[in-house]
Amino acid sequence: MEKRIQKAVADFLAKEGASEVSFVVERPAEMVHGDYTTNAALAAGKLLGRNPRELADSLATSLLNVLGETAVSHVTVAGPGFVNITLARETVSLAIAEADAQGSEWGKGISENGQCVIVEYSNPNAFKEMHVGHLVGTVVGEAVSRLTESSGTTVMRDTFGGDIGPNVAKALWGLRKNGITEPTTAHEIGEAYVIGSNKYETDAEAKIEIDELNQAIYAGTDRELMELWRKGREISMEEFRRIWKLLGTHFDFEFFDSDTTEAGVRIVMDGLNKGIFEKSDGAVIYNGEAKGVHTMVFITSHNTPTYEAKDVGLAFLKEERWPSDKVIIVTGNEQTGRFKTVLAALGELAPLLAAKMEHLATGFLKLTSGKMSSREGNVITASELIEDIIKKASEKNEDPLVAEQVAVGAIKYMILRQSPGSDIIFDPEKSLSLEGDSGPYLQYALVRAKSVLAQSAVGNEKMETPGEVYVIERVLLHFPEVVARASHELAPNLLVTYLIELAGQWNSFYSKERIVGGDHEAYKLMLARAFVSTMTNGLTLLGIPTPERM
RNA sequence: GCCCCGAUGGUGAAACGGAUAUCACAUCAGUCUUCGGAACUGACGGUCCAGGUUCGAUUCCUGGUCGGGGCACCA
Repeated sequence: MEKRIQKAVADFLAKEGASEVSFVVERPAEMVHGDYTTNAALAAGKLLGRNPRELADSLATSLLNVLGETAVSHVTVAGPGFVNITLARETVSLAIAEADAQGSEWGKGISENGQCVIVEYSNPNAFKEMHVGHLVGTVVGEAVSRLTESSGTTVMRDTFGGDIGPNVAKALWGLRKNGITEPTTAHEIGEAYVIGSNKYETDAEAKIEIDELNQAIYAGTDRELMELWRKGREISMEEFRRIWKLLGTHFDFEFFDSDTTEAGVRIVMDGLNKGIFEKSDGAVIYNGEAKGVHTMVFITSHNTPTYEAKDVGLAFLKEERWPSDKVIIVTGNEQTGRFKTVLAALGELAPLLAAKMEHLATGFLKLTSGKMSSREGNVITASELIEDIIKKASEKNEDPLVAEQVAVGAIKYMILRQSPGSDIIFDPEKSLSLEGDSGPYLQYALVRAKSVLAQSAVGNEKMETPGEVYVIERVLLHFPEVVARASHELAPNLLVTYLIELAGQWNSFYSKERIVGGDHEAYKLMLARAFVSTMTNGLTLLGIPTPERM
């Protein structure tokens, strides 16, 4: 319907000689204004130098004629020249019937281009435990991947794990110090990292040993060391994979630092010869001053690559593995500056590769009580948090599977409800809300609707359409537009905002209207099915589980 | 010091230059619990400051205040 209105407005503007005017057809802020509104008359009035109200009047008449009175109940002009369109009962009913009929397809975009996109996120540091901050990138990355897929794009997910470098050396040093030759848990490794990290700061001798260890890992010739490294990495990664699975994420490609160092060094050295990089104090740096980005070291004076060089190598590696049209990289926003430098350098090395890369920065997860630092070891690990919330959800859910679904839903909702770049304040004392503005609220509305459907007698009596249009219907029909926009803007929060409104309207409808055994029962049941499809699809796009019961 | 990002009711968010700034939480007051109360209804309360552009600014521009992040051998 939105598209039909778009076209009708565009046709009208073309006739008026203002075809290049940009305008929007959108949902009005307030429902009393109608189902759709457009600012076309305002925009065109400015360009043509005509009175916007007059233009709006003739646009309104034109729209009513073109769309037809069976489709549109009325078109009005308001304010400085908005044209508001209210859909006819029949059009609304058709949309609801469509939502019901399409089921799990409802809301999906049409595959028009067959694009291929790689989304990179979660980027775990092997040898460290996953802390709550990692949760943000993981959850956002998964939601963005799913939204992108819904628009008909093929998505490959990749994650770039840190398995080499000073932090790894610290963990290995700590393991050796503790006399551990065969680590068995990720926690054990996390503790070793904390020990190594502290000693690195306070103990000069330890610092030298750790630096040497770092070199040795790059060299890879010490068999005993490399064996410990391999085992440690595997144990760490097993833990990450366990949490990813819990969160409904999987990766098509798992890349590691160690896969990219060789290519990274080679490409940067090549760039050095071309004058893209320069030598400074024995290190290879990218001088970004002229481009307005930070100057950064790509290869250290000890000939080891930094993260920046590895990122360059990774860009090539990804292209080699799975050529794509676009690469979305989700990281914390503290990396924004670093990313700009890498992108500037890559822009000179390989302009086509750089052009298709897009950085999506996520906010921090901040604790209300003090800062977290994995160095000091006072982090809340992701698995601890999840366990806590599961415990809380278990108070109302005996089924452990459901408790897990509710807990994951609560955590994901907390993260996804806000725009990706902004920080998330997290109060570990109050923990997570399971009611009101929360994931479980959405899940609960869905469960109740399913429960209603389960109780309805499956009759095929003829459907009578009620004369009045329920508010829930008018919210429901906008779902595909919201999905399209959230997908296009990589903004899962827009979908979250929509779903919380939808759930509220459903609960309101539910409390006011009798469904099973009420008047217009068949129609209301269809509406309930449409709601179930919409909520199920919406939650699935966000990666929030949809329990059957709770 | 330089660079980037942000500032919307007590709290967390929405508003792609448009209407009386939207939603939720919290608080207060109700519903009443006969299709599941993790619910519903109502009240309260807000755009950091000063200019500018515009018919119209939370949105764009300039300056300021406050907060967060980054800035050569960490990731």
